Amino acid sequence: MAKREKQRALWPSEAAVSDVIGRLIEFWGFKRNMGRVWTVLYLSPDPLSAEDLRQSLQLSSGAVSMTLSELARWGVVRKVWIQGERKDFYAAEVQLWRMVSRVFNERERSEIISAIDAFEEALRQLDRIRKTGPDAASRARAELQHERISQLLELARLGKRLLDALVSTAKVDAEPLVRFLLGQRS
Amino acid sequence: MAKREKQRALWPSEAAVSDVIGRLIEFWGFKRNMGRVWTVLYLSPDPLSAEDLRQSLQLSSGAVSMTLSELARWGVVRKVWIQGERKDFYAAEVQLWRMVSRVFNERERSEIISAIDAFEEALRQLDRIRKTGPDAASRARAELQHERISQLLELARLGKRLLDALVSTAKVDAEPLVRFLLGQRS
DNA sequence: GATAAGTTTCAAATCATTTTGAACACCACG
DNA sequence: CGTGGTGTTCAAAATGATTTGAAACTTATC
Repeated sequence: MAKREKQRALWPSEAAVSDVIGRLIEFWGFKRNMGRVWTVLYLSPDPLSAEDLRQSLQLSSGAVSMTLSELARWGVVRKVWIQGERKDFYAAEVQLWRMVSRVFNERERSEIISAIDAFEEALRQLDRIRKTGPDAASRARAELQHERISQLLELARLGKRLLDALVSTAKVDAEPLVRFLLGQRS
Repeated sequence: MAKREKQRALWPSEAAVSDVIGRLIEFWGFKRNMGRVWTVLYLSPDPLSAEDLRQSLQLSSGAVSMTLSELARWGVVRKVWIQGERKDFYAAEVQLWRMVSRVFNERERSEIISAIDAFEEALRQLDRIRKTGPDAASRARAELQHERISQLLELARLGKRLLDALVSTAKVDAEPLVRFLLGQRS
């Protein structure tokens, strides 16, 4: 059976979009290649093999493999079985909102939670100093810091709630609700 | 006149909080030291000199200078004049919400806008192919990509609106409104 | 079980970012 | 001016992240 024709070069628009998304995603804290690979898959009418991706994006096989498995871990790309092919094929998650909210959630949650914990711990310590500190100056300082860290804590909690809102929103099904929220002011 | 006593070591709670914020901010795309320096200033009862910061955080003078000017560019730290002192002193912006929304805005806006532009350009290109492409396969491919990129564009615009909402919210004064938005679902 | 296609792993190399520290610039004061 | 304290700059060094490529591994097929 004839090898399926593989797409060697990306269209200019594909290249441009993958690059932009690569940058966006990088700037957002992921690896650029994750964005580029995902985009190529997202724009492909059918699943692609690691080799296809290697060629389209000029990556080493190792890089492709690692990028794909990372993307899979984030649940934004999945393996697809194709009849009669030995290679693995990959397809992008196309439900953008669901994808974004899932990643957002995983990604921020642990950071935010550990920040919240640290703030709470610091507040406890300061509370002790505030009451039983060695001198008035220390106690005043503790007082002020307690106040300020409380603000940080409040902000962090706000962030966490925002996150939670995004996630539950995405579960339900999303966009409409977000639109509604934003609709008020744009 | 006696040199003012300078605080050499941070309290454990200060160190912990600056570290957490440093990590948060780094992970968020800034330099860790920006977070650490800002935090130390934020928790200080009065403005600190570059030298104070150098000592508290064990940085080189160059690093302190660069970090401070970067923070100043983001408008999250400001120079303060102190009577009879030759050094410059620095204080942190303490209005958290305002600060966050300003930075958010500056930071994301250009990225998002350039993404939106790129998507629009790609859509124009694909539209041509869709209509006058060399063969049916290309035209179908263009069709699909047009569709998908439209989704991306929509998402990007949603993001932009969200940003705009945050910013105008912050101008008015903030928290209450955000709370209201979130209140619905947390 | 031998072979070959495909995939993964990982140490080394490359590339990018951040930090250092010494040189320079500035400026207030004598 | 000249001096001393401070601030800034920037090339070089350190650190950190990413990528490579070749070897090891896995699996399907004969």
